[in-house]
Amino acid sequence: MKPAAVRTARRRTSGGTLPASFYSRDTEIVARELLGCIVECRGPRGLTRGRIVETEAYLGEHDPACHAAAGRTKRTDPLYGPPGIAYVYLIYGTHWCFNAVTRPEGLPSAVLIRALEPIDGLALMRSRRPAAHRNVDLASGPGKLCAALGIDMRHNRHPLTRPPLVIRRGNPVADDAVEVTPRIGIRKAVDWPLRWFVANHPGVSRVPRR
DNA sequence: TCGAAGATTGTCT
DNA sequence: GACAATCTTCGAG
Repeated sequence: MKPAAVRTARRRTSGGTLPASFYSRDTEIVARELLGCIVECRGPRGLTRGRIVETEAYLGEHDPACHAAAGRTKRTDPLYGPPGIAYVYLIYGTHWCFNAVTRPEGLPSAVLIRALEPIDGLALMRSRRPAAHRNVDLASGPGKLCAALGIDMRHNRHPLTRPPLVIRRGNPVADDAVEVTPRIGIRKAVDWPLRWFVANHPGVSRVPRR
């Protein structure tokens, strides 16, 4: 039994940090279980925190939509690193995307964090995302959440078990509140059901195009 | 060295 | 719904 002070402290920090072993499992399981967890990023301007409401799985070299399908390159190298590190890259020259690397080392797969429900540091997020008209729009997309939390190339390869960028346990999302659909914005493997999100949550990004 | 593509977003019509 | 912004990466020549 842990001392009450420790239990209270853990509650205050929205749950303990997810260990590296959490990520060392099937990417699809990690993507599902990351729903409800808390992403926390500390920077010189303060702390920002959000609850994960949408994820996508990218399964490795056999997944045509995964960056690793092109093999190991300078860009995709973090995917081949240990599970539990961040893979951050620039898309369209304008937006950062944030992934958590999964599975045992050497298997290049990851979970893209697509959307967060803002929890803490909303004023700071708003200053970084002046285009967002509602709080729920501050992090409702992969590029948006990186901007809101201040995630960029500096966090590439960063272990998600240590500040300034960590993922903590949150409140688990029940199965009947989770929807699974094909991934968004890709041109290959467009029918693979590898996107998980909290049903009817206003913070999830776009619905799939048809 | 050059050109094309890209896991997006915001603005304009 | 269409389209521009903006830059890194990679393949082709």
